[in-house]
Amino acid sequence: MSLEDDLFEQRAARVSEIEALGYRPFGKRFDFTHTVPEVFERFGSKTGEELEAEKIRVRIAGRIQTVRRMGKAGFMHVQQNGGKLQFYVRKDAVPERDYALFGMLDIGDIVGAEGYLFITRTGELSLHVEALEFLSKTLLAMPEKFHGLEDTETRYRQRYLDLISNPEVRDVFVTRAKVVSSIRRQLEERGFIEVETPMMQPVYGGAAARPFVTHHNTLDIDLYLRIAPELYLKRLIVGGLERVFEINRNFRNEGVSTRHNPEFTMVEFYQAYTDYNGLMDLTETMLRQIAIDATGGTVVPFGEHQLDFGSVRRLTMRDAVVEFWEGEGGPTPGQVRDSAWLLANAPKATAGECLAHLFEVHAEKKLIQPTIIYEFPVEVSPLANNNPNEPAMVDRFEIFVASMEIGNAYTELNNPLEQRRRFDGQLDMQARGDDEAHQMDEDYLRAMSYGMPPTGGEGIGIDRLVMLMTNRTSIRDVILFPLLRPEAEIGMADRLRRLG
RNA sequence: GGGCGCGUAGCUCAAUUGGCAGAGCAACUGACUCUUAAUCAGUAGGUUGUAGGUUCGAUUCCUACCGCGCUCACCA
Repeated sequence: MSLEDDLFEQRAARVSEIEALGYRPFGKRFDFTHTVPEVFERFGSKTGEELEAEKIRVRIAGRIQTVRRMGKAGFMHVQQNGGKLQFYVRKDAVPERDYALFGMLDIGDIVGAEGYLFITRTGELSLHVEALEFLSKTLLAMPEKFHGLEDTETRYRQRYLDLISNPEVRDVFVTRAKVVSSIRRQLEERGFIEVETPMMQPVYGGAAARPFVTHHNTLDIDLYLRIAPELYLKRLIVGGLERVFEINRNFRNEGVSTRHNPEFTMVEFYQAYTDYNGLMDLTETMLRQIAIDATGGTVVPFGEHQLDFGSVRRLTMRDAVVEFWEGEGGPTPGQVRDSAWLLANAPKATAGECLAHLFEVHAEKKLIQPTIIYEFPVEVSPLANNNPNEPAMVDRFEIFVASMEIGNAYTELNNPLEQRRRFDGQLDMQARGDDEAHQMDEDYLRAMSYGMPPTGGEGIGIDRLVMLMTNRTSIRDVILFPLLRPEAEIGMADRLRRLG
């Protein structure tokens, strides 16, 4: 028998022992008076004398992190809600039955206790337990207390263990929640309403990506998991919902990396009667506020850098290529406007694609501080409006931070005649073998033909933004359950079956 | 998909040119009424990712496969 099975059976046997003492081994309702962090907020600054005089009674529940037993007394640390509180249990202060229970507790068990707060000789605010309640049993051994759980595979597969074992992981996801709620609140304050549009779509669009395909049985149709909500949100703009946003998953059937997960979260928002300049201002304000809401300030550490969300630089894609050109033969501002020069200096079919390619190769990795890059070529922007002064360019910008693209925005194309031409252009690209080219969307053309107001629209990648706010270099560290290949057989059901 | 790396006890890690698989934590038994990575004494725990191969002998060398990580390509 392996050690793990041995341990498993020992603990299963302990379930009966706990039951024999008169406790329910899988617990019951426990009305606590404070969370552990609340205990420290409210009473953390009191002195030992004050606590002795006031005898503050509390009821606390949580998971046992460490136990130190010394014969007729002992300590344990109990973690709950991101904090940990020390419990002091002594034989002469609790019912006999509770002390017997204390003797058979395992690290990882969940308990509740009632008692009063005091400060130990070593100065730690603790709970002097007067009654102990058993709330749930762990049958499996917890990760080691000192190093925690380090194995990345186990951390991602069993995120619950990661969360129990590594407090900073909890902080990452708390920060993630702050980022999302900051975005939601800021948009709502400006009159945006949150909507939900189809994630299963008969025609996919709104981005250049390969989709996942699924099937609906009774309708007998293939559907695509959406690669972006864009086309539906703009239909809502046509319908008069003039400020809408959606925060949810997109699915792209592409490789995984430290910056890509097949499902990822975006916020997309659309505002009628503005344009990409309006969105630049809004983006700057929002990013700044997100940093404050998530981290407490506008300067955020990221690796060796200090990212300053207090100011956002703006420059055109052409200027970026000129400024950041690597190596010899850097172009002049005139050359990056010259189709012949572009076509001669990048391996793409059109001048616009060449410019975008040169930008990606030379400039992107150098954009560490928050930077808005604007004026994009029309060839890589099938849904954005042409610049009135230069039809080869569109009124579009992207936000880069720490070499990552985290946002994309433009003045929406609202001319159905031009949109038809763009779709046809995409079909041509498809015919030439580009499997990420945009599909024709007839209903979208129809919606636009009813008249869509001038509109600005933007999408921000939440996962990447959270990476920046939490100083994580892998997207898997900010997604609770990142996609992994299925695990080999676990055998848990069989093990439990053997116990009855 | 390509390249590089990793996989040893529940967890964190060792193991000498290829020569008896080990430690700490967790667990078990005992001692201990202010400890905090509690301490002290003792006990138990292994299909070295899987399958082959080389060898007297493989955790170690070789091949394939599985899983994970990093990276390049692609994308956001």
